[in-house]
Amino acid sequence: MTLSEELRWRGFINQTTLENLTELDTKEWTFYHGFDASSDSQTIGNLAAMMLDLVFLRHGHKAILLAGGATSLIGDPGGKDEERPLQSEETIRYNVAQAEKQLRHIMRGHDFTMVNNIDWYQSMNVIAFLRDIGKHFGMSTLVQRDYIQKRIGEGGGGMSFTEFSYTLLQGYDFLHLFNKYGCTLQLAGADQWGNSLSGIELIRKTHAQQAHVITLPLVINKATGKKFGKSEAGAIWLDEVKTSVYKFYQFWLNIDDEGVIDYLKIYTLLSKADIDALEVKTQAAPQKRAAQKTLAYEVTKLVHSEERVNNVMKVTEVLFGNQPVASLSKQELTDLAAEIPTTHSGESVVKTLLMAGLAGSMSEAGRLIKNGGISLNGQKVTNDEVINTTPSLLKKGKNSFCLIR
RNA sequence: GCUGGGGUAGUGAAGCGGUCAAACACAUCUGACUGUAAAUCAGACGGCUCAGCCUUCGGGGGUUCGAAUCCCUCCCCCAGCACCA
Repeated sequence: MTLSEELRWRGFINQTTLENLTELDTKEWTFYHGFDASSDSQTIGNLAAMMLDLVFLRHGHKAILLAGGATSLIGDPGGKDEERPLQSEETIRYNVAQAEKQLRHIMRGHDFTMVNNIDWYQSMNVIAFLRDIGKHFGMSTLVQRDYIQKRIGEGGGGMSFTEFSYTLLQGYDFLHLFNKYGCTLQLAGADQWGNSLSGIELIRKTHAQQAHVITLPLVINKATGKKFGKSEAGAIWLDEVKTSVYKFYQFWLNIDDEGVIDYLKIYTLLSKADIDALEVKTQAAPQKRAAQKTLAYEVTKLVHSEERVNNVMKVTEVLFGNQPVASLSKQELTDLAAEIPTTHSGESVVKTLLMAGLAGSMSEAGRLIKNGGISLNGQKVTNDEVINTTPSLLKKGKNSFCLIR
């Protein structure tokens, strides 16, 4: 499959300045893709963007990945209703390091260039910025941009000059990379379309050359119609400290049938033949969840590691399958303890629920028992007994657990 | 600064002197049905030493046998006006 065909099939194209996508198939491109570092970890929303880069890399194109140290210090006004508070340099430096670490991990096995735009902004003075960059931007076109209109128009939240200038910085990033690396293509999220155009315009005005952009669509959860990757508990992070490997795996395993094939296309590098086969299987026997299992395995392997997925899968067997906790080895118990809350024996069920955070108060714990929502090693708990056997598995509902060892 | 309207449990929102731990909706949790799904139905949803008691209705003070409900005061939000520009 050619790159252009693959991009279309995987659903990676939202908007592009390329007249014909097949231009991607006939020559080698150097592209850049910027990642926001306003948070200390990337999310699975950003992961979709990384997958797009991986597809390009696999087709032999050259990647420049940019962790936006400078741009994150300014703050992207796009899609925000209000001015955001500035973050300290120290925080951003840490976030950039995190972003770079995660990008390197996801792209492991591929060659690419990692850059940080603070490197070229740090030494730039304000006069140079205004004269060399600012001069190329007309106020009337800037002011017409939707996100700016929304903010400075009637009922808008207002906007500082700082955020207003953001698009110039991003525009210059592209120009800089064009000059230094011959980069002529930007890949970006759908919300970055306007900013990317700034770069293209800047390159055209300064070098009379045509650069291009491809934006990927925002991944939408078809079942809820909302942005994908936000669970009730918040975003799904790539950092295992923020979203444990177990929770991460579970998130993918619980994807609804409607969306699972789309997500396989975006979040795994499986071939069309493999994904088509899974689609058939899922339609024939949805309760087996073959597609979900593959998705969960592949994504967790990519973002964490093969060893960690296998681990988590074994844990899953104990929690949801029929394997008793007692059947686990010492090492496996330690792994399990890392994924779910763990307490010691000799306490009552109510107290244990409280310690494990499965109930917020004793009243709630008591209620759960009365409702039949608690089971110990597969047996429904009917009154508040003391737990003495170790290891034991205390279960609240179907999805919450506590290990007693 | 003035005038008017507000601040009630996770959210929205009733209540306007006792029957208020506070209607209702949503969110959440549990159970049933299932596929660790969705939908649907049922229950729960401040705390505790749990047929009882304790702490809550922006903060503090007061009136009253009794206050989320009345009065005083302070803080905060919204709308309009004024001041400023």
